[in-house]
Amino acid sequence: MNLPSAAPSTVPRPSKGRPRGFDRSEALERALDVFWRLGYEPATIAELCTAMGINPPSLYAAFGNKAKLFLEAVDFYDRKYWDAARVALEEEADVYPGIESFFADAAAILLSPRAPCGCLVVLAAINVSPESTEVYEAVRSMRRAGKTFFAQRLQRGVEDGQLPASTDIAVLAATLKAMLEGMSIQARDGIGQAELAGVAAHVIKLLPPRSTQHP
Amino acid sequence: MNLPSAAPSTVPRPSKGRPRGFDRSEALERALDVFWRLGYEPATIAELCTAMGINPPSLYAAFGNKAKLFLEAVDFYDRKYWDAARVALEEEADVYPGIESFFADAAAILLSPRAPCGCLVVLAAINVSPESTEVYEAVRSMRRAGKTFFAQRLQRGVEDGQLPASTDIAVLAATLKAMLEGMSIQARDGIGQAELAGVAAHVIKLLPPRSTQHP
DNA sequence: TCAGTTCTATAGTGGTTGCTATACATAGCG
DNA sequence: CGCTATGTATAGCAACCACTATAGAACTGA
Repeated sequence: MNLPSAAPSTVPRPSKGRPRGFDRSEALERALDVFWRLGYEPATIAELCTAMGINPPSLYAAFGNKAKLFLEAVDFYDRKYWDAARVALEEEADVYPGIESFFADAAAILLSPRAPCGCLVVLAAINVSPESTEVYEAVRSMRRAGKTFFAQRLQRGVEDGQLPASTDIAVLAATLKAMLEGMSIQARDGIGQAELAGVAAHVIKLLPPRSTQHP
Repeated sequence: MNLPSAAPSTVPRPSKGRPRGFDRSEALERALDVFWRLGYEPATIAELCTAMGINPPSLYAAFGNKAKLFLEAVDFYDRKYWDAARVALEEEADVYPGIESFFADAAAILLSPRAPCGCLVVLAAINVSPESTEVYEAVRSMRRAGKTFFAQRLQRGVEDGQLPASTDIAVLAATLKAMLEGMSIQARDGIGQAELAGVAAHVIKLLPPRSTQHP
């Protein structure tokens, strides 16, 4: 749980002046919970401060502003909840069981009992006012990165001779990403764990039949 | 384009006092555009009024409040953009081509050039503040109705001997709905028309192999 | 013409938002 | 102890929100 700080500072304690009276990482996780539950704009500074156990000036001194706090929380969420599943998909040599277990993992992550469910990247900043465009763009680029991640893994599957060379990688990656994002909405809308796992199990059918060619 | 009014009033003109100075249906469509573009909460009364060409008192006299205006706009959207696709799926006797062309229709609807894309029911009120709970519940129940619609059509497919009797209808309906909702997010994020059509074409693979039994 | 009724426009209401000015507290360093 | 630097707490800023009170305008029916 000893994660590297996102701040560009080198050491944890330059130490001069009054030291900070709260744990920055812990406060960030509390903020994450609020954003997860409410979304970016509905989460107010007052509610964030209450959950973080601090006052507005401390929040602004430590995180800059609401948008930066949110982006840092999203980044933290993405790494904490999704890194393991991504690594597993990278390390699994066969793309078929790789995708299969990635979506099984996703079903479990999306119904994590910590929050009211669904992926923060997908749900927290879908409909925001025009003055929060930068936040919207940021989460959208994270979603695009997810699609690219699928595409790269599928490409490797083709190169390894598992997927047929005729596979339309861009479309298939978009299909998988759409499925993952739709599962977020199902999770938010209160689907049961067994049912979501069943949905995830359907995903493997979207892949083309295994290639009979060798690489 | 002569749609029945959602209001419980019987005739178009009870006529007494000063007549309304704007077309109610036209104003509703203008409001729909704003909600579609911005979402429920980011859309302000001022912006809605500008688009509708009226002032706040007229808006409140004609539609009640912001929440009622939104729900009426969503209802209008759902009927205008989705009724035809639903009817086609009902009337197609074979569930396989029925689902296939429903999703092809959906891909076209979701990239309708009218708005910045995606389904209003899915995207406009995903992350709202706690005081808009009734609006969130309303769109969520519309989403659930969409899932139920899929389930009923699949059930008929089983009864007609097209789908195998072993089909898990609840899970398959949830899978199709997740796909449809994920396509909304892809549309919002700027996917191309051909690519989204390709995604839609993948959906048919989610159905089990056609049953060989007769009804 | 003159009520009676309904819609419209101006101008605001109280409440909430993200954010901060000011004053004070707590640290290292001489 | 000062002196400087940084964090914290209170209180409040201007801007914006959904919504409405008031007054006047436009119609019907007599």
